[in-house]
Amino acid sequence: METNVVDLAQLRRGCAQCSLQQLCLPAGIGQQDLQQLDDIVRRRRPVATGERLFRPGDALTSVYVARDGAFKTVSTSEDGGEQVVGFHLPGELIGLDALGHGRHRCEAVALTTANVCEVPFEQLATVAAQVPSLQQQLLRVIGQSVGRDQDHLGMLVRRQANERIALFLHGLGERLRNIGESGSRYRLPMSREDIARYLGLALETVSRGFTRLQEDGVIAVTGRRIEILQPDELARLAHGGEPAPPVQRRARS
Amino acid sequence: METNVVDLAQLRRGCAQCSLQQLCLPAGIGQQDLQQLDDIVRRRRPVATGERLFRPGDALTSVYVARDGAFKTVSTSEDGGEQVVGFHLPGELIGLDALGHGRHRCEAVALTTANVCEVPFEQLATVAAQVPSLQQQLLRVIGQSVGRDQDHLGMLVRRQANERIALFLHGLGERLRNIGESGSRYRLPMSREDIARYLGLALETVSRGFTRLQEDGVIAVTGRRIEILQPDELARLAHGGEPAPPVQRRARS
DNA sequence: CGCGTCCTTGAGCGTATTCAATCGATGTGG
DNA sequence: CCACATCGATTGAATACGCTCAAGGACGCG
Repeated sequence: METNVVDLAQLRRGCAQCSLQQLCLPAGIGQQDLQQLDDIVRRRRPVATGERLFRPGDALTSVYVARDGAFKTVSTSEDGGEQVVGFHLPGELIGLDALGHGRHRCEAVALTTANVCEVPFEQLATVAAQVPSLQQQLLRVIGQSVGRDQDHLGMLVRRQANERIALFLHGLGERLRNIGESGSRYRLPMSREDIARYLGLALETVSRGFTRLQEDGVIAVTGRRIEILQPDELARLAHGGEPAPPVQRRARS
Repeated sequence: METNVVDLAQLRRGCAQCSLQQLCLPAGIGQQDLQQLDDIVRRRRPVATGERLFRPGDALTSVYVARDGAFKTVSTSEDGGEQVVGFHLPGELIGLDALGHGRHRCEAVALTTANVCEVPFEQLATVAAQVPSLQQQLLRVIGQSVGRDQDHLGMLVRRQANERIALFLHGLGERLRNIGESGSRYRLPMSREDIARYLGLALETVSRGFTRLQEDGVIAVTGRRIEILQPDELARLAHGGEPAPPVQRRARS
């Protein structure tokens, strides 16, 4: 547990001191130019679980990046169904859904207490126009976000439940590893229901999938604690491999 | 049928004369600045059905916009499954999938013979940095593309087959209407299989869905010709409404 | 300790898939 | 000009997968 004092010290640190520097907007930007970006970034005190950064219909004022913690973006369709559009780990831009019409389509909800950097969008665009390397990096970060959306799409289409779940756990591990955390032993920031709404499944199906993976010795689950015991087997399942039957396996050609 | 002579004349026309001007990158850009954009746009002779603009792994050199015709972007997963990531109508940017890593993840295939504008990406970024309104518009267009991807996602998650199909036909009509074509009477540029891979269904299910909609008097289908007979009913079905009972249909105003 | 929330497990059902055959349009060659 | 091949679309029948409904269990918080 960190004390509040330490957190406040963290708050004062700029991009130059941030451990996510190379994964976030500042990546590949020189010292000089970085200062310009740093000047417009607002660092806010921690947001609590369940707090929202924005709601559907809100005007696009800022984009956000978590320094730690996790967020989900949720889109509510007119018939009341909630769809989890994405999960956002530290370093991943939040709020791009409003780029199209200038208003947010989703709401962004904190899954844990989290520290976020707020980047006023107008100013970001202005600075990006002046700093070519920032413009480039902004486009790259947007592109990565598009890439994650496509990965998400790939999870949903014509894949069966267990495959989606394996893909999800595998992909989450990858992303965690990217930001320097363990990809094989982590705590899920989201509920089973969130996962279900992200994967397009019933929450019971997600639960059963976890149980099945555990029975097969691929992972160990206790509540939200995940340990990946057989990473290669998980990867195999994620890419359409047959689940290994308990005793004998039947051939499918 | 247009003659080649007419087509060549069309090719020479710049953005200022293009009917898509207000829907495409030039939207909201002044005469002066438009010329700068126009100078870097390459207009190519028509591409034939089945031709590719780029393939997975290709470096990002240009982004593309169709002036007419239609494209699909397809992502092939390692297990060989093909997923249709998106359909692209005139005025919609193609090639943004490479923004993240600088290499394309998908291939872009022409569904019809089509005329495309090619915009070298480096130069586009350079001009965008000089022309604020273009930078703004570029971000907006990217955002709209993200928005379409989210709509796509919304079609796939927790919606049943008939709902997805209604949503698809409805949405396609909207997009066609946007570019000045009829949204209630059109020819599908893509096969049933493409639609199936886009909607995450088996192609037989798509076929059955069309048949069902026709039986219910909502649409008329002959091959790829679609006529929407009851637009409001289609919209109702698209948003989770119950299919109408077999015998009588109720009027909805 | 008790309550609420989150997660797990079970049973039956419904929807979409798979496998397979047919049909229709289009195009090619005899 | 028509037989034949080919491709796309439609239709049918049986299966399987995931959903719904329902109950029970575990964990965390006051």
